[in-house]
Amino acid sequence: MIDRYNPQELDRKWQQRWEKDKLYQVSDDDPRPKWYALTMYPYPSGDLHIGHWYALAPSDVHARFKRMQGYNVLHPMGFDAFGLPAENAAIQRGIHPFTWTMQNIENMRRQLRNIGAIYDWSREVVTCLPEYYKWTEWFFLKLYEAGLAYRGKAPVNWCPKCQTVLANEQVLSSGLCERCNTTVTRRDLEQWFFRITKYADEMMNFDGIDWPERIQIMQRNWIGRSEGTEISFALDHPGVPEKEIRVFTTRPDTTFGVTFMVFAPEHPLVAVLTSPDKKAEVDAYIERARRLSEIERLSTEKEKDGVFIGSYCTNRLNGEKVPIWIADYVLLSYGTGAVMGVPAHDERDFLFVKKYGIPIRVVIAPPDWHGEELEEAYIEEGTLVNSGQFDGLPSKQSIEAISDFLEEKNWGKRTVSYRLRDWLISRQRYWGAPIPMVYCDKCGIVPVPEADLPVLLPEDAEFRPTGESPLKYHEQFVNTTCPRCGGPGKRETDTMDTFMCSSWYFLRYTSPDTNDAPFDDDKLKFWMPVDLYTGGAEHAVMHLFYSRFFIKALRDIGIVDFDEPFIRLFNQGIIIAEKQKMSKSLGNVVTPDEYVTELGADTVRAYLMFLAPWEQGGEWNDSSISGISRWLNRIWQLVLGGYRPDGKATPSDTEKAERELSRVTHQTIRRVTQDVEKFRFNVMLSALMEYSNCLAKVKETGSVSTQTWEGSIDILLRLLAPTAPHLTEELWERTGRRYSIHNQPWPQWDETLAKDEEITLVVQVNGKLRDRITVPVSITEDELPQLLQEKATKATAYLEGKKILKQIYVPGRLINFVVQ
RNA sequence: GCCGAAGUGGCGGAAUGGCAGACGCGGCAGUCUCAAAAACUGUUGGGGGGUAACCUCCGUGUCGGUUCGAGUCCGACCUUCGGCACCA
Repeated sequence: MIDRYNPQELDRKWQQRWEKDKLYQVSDDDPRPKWYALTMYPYPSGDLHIGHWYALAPSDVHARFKRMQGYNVLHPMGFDAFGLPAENAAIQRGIHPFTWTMQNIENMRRQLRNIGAIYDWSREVVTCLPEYYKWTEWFFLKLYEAGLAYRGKAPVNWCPKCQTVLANEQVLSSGLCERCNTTVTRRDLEQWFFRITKYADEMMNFDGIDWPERIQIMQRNWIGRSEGTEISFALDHPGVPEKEIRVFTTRPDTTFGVTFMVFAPEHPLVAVLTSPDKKAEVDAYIERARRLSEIERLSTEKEKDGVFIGSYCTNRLNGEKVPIWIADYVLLSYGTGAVMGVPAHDERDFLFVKKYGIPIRVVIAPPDWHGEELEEAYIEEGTLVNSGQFDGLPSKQSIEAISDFLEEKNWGKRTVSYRLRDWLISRQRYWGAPIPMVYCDKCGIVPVPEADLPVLLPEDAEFRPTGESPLKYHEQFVNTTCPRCGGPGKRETDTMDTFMCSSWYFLRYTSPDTNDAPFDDDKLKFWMPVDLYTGGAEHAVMHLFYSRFFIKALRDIGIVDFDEPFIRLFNQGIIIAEKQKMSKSLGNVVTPDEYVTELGADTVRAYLMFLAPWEQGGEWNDSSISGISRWLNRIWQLVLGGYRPDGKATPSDTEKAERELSRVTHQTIRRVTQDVEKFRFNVMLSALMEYSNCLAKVKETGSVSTQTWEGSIDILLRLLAPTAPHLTEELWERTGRRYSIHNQPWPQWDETLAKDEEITLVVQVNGKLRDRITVPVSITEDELPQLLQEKATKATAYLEGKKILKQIYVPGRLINFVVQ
């Protein structure tokens, strides 16, 4: 009697053995081709939940598969350790962010080991350690030197009661502060930006990288490139030096239809252009706009409102006076922060003027239009009217004609506008990499010299429930000497966005112990770029976008010599529980620990892969995991239960059975290989289940020789090894095979042996299934009528007395008769 | 609201424009057992008909279209999910 499959014991046994043997330690000089398999490193929130497993286990399966295919695989792990939750813990529970973070990391390392992945822990990266963030600061200096970092004003969420900056996450959907329920407003602060917009055009291009189409679309939309014309409207206002207002439009053909001008409420000219009688109303409107989020402001659902500020500008094309309004649907951050209002030909402008009775002037005539009032904005093409010398031109041509005219007169310029804004990296917080800059009254803004890096976070900062960044009140930190003149200076107290840390962590994995540089050049050249990057699609436009920018900037600075960080990208879906996303507040977080203890890591790994397509994600369901557990137990029995061939079988029976088994085996190798390559883990496991079911039948009948049986078991174990590394290692050992199964080559299939001999041909009449016949694969269309007469009696009954108009034959699949 | 996805049995899901429901869960029936659990075997989309082998109609969110043929392609709509620049 064989002993039971005991996963707890096996998990421990093999994890210890692999670690002792350094089985998965990665070497930099290995003749085999390299494969850099990266998975997004986790934030150390404290507990590894099933969602982490869902991101990590299937990636590990793919990495193990590449390893068996003969690649030198780098599959590293680390922690994205700076961020808001650590600081919240400090404020709420009085625990230092460093302590909180490192304790969490300690715990998560232990939990991560339970996965049984091939992580080489000697390469671990932790972004909050000085040996890491020193280089985050260094990269900031490099970007600064390259002219890619600059200071500018940007609004932050501000709670007037807490006197603190809030993350969007900390603002409730009602617009109130999550801590004290005060209405959050927006406040402008001087902050650091990276010139990501400089790379906007290059980042539209995804040639040479294999990324999901939907992520490419999202990034292109995020960049939002649009070609148009910047048009100057004349401004003549006493005491205002600006003599023009520029607006960006993609529809210069509608310029004669301008009946108002709209500024973003935050526009700097609003203060000086507002007439005294409008001031109170305008100020109130600005105050209200400051309380709205951008999403609310841009919602087409929201009623368009605004305020006339009492001033005018002039449309140079027709010399008309145009009233200037402010409205919150215009954003300062896009274009010039001002737009021309053309109600007749823009939906938003149309809704706006309906409310305020501003005139609507049609300048693009819809087909069959005879001067009647429009029911809604006409945004299509048409013929120009009311447009002076451009009347009668088709709108498409007039875009060019009017742009040419404006350029000749110097009243405008063709230009490209982007929705993309520069990357704001300043955070008014403690727990992040310090921005290595000093402010000196004499020398201005001075970078900290490289030799003085890292600028360390002071350990004794105070975390008060209110107030701004603890760094701001830490005198020893703030007060310093100017690196240039040696006089008194003040340190920058903002820290960097954590997306900065995650924009280069994958470079550090290639040589994590390098002290005198962020990485070793040779090792970087050896491993980069990342061959496969996996992680959640929620990073589509932020982390994944910033990392691309970062690499392009480093390339231009001369630090790296490639254009893109990640060659292939794959996004897994998310795991939900009880129909909802897992979250602490909902109390539906599934922890893997108990399942791992009871059923083993292999079962949890396999179940996560089996429950849904990886790309899609799905619901964790307690009752379904038993199916996987049972299956792995059956594999245990199948392999260890012994095999006895049927002594009474004739040689020809055996030969036939072996040919059949060989075909299934090679078909299975093909299916499993192709499925893993495409991350179709759920169907891969179906294929393996079918194969083990098939082997169970073979075992029952004893229809093949012992040698063939053993050959099949060999294949089964290898195909299952990446998914169930512990179980297969044990079975491999128990059946007398050489350690380790994880150093075995991946099986290859033979197309000839995988080929079916017979197929089922479907017979349809008028597209409806009427019969199926079994035919040899070699069948030709000429042989069909004969075969149909003999075998497809059901279908031929439907053809009785009917005239066949057409027949469609799809070799290997079906024949369809179109009758009558 | 804008951008991006997804909707198939009781459930998770499978299906290069060509047999809808592979594989698994659950259910039902059986074997084993004093009994139960576990395990194993069989069966299982819905309606109608037949003693039975089986026959037949319906069926992939809704409505329309393309096609010899649509879960798959196109259009409109409905619902759910991800992102929207300070959660990472």
